[in-house]
Amino acid sequence: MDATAKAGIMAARTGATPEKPGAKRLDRATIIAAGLELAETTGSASLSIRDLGAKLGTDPTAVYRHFRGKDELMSALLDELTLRSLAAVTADPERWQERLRQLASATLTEFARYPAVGQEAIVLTTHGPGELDAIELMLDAFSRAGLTGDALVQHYALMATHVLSIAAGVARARAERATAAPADSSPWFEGPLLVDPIKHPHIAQMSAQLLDLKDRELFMLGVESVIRSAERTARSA
Amino acid sequence: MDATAKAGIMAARTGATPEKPGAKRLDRATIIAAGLELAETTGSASLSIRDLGAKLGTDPTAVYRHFRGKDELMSALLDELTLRSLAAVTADPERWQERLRQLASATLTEFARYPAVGQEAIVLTTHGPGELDAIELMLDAFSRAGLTGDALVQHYALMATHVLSIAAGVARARAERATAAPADSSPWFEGPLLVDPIKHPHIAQMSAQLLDLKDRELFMLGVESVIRSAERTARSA
DNA sequence: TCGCTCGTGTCAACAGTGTTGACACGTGCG
DNA sequence: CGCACGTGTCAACACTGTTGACACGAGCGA
Repeated sequence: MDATAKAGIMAARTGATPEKPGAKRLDRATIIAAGLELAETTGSASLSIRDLGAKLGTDPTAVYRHFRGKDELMSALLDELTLRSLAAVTADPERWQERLRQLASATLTEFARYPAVGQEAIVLTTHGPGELDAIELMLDAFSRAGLTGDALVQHYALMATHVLSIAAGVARARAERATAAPADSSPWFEGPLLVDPIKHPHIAQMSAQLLDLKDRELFMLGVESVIRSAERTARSA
Repeated sequence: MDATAKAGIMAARTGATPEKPGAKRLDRATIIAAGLELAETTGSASLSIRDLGAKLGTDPTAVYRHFRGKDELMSALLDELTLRSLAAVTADPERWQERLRQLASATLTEFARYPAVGQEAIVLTTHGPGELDAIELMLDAFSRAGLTGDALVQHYALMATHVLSIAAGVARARAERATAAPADSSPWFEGPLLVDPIKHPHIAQMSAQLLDLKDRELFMLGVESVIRSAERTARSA
C-alpha cells in the first residue's frame, strides 16, 4: 500500500511537469545548469529555491544538500559565468588589449543573458576557481602592457571594478525592463527625458544625444579608457 | 488644543528614541528621515517596511499611504542622498574638476553611510529632482572642460556610471561585512589571498599590493581617469 | 450644527521568500 | 547480512512586501 502510493506519486511527478522528467539524484553540476536555465527565463525577479526545485523535479530543499545556502549557490552560478567569459578569450596572449576587450565583452554578454545571476556580481568575490583565473588574466595583460608595481594592480583593479560593477548594473537594468527584447544593446536612458530648459539647460540641449547612448557602447568605452591609460602609463615609464 | 497637541507631538518626535513614542500623523519627509536613520544602523540587511513602521511608531502599512510601494520609497531615499551629495559641491563652477571630485567623493560617503540605500543605486534612475540636478552639474562641468556633442555626453555617462555603480558596489560590500568599523576606506580584497604560485604567478607576486588596495582610493582613481580623459579630449579638439 | 466624504492609521490576511529539523528511503561498505 | 550515511521529502518557522476591509477624525458644504 505504501509502495503503491509512492509509485503513484512518482508517476504523477514525471508526467505533469514541463521540467526534466525523472531526475532524482542531484549534484552540483545539474543544479547549476538548471539554475542558469532558470535565470535565463525569469525576467525581472531573482530565481527562487522553490522554482529551482520545481525545475529539477525534486523538493526545493534538496538543493541544501549540495549548497550551504542561496549565497553559495549564487556564487557558484556567478563563477560559472566567469568561467564561460574566460573561455571566450581566444586572442594570442601577446595581444593583451584584445584579450581584455574579449573578456569584458563576454562578461557583459553573459551577465545580460542571465540577469538574475549578473546582478549578484556587485559583490566582488565569488571565491571560485573562475575568479582567480580572471584576475590572473587581467594581471597578465597589464603586465604585458609594460606595467609593474602599483600601476599594475591599479589598472587591474580599475578594469575589474568597471567590468563587474557596470555589467552587473546593465544586467539589473535589463532585468527590470522585462518587456524589452533581449537586444544586444539597450538605451541607457528610459523615459522621454522632458526637462525645464531653464533649470537644466545642458540636459535639454543634449537630450537627443543622451537618449542615443547605448549601454554596451558605453561599457566598452570605459574598457578602452582603461586600456589607453595603461598604454600611456607604460610609455611614460 | 489642536495646536498644542501638534507641538507636543513634534517635540516628542524630535527627541531621538529607538522608536518615536507617539507620532501619529505621517508625511513623506518624516518617513524619509526615519528610513535613512534606519538604513544607517542596519548593517547588512535591507530595511524592511515592518522595521520602518516600528521606528515611526505606527503600523507598518501606514507607509503605503504616502508611497506607492517599497520601490518608490527607496527611490525617494536615494534621491535624498543625491541631494545631499549635491549640497557638498561647493567649489566655484569654473573649477569643474574640483566640482566633479567633490560630487563623486560625497556620493561615496553618503552611500557608504547608508548602505541599504546605496545598494539601490545600480538602478540608475531615481526619477527625483536630485537626479536631474546631478546630471546637469556633470554636463556643466564637462562643458566647461571644453567638450561638446558626443564627447560631452560620453564623458558624463562614463563618470555617472562609474560613480553610481562603484559607489553602490562599495556600499553593498561594506554592508555585508557588518562587523567592520565604518572606516573611511576599506580594503578591496577580503581574505588572505592564498594562491598556487604556479597556476597564478601574477597574483602570487602582487598579493601584497592587491591587499593594499583601498576602495576609496580606487574609486577616486577612476574619477581622475575620466577627468584626465576629458582634459585630453578637449585639448586635442 | 448636521452630515458626509476623504485621507489616514489599523488590523488581519495572503502569497511569497530562505531556511531548518525530523523523517524515510536507498545505496554501498564493512 | 546489517548498519550507517547520504539524500530526497515534508511540515513548519520566521521573515518579507502588499492588499482589502474597517474605523476614526478633520474638513467642508448646506
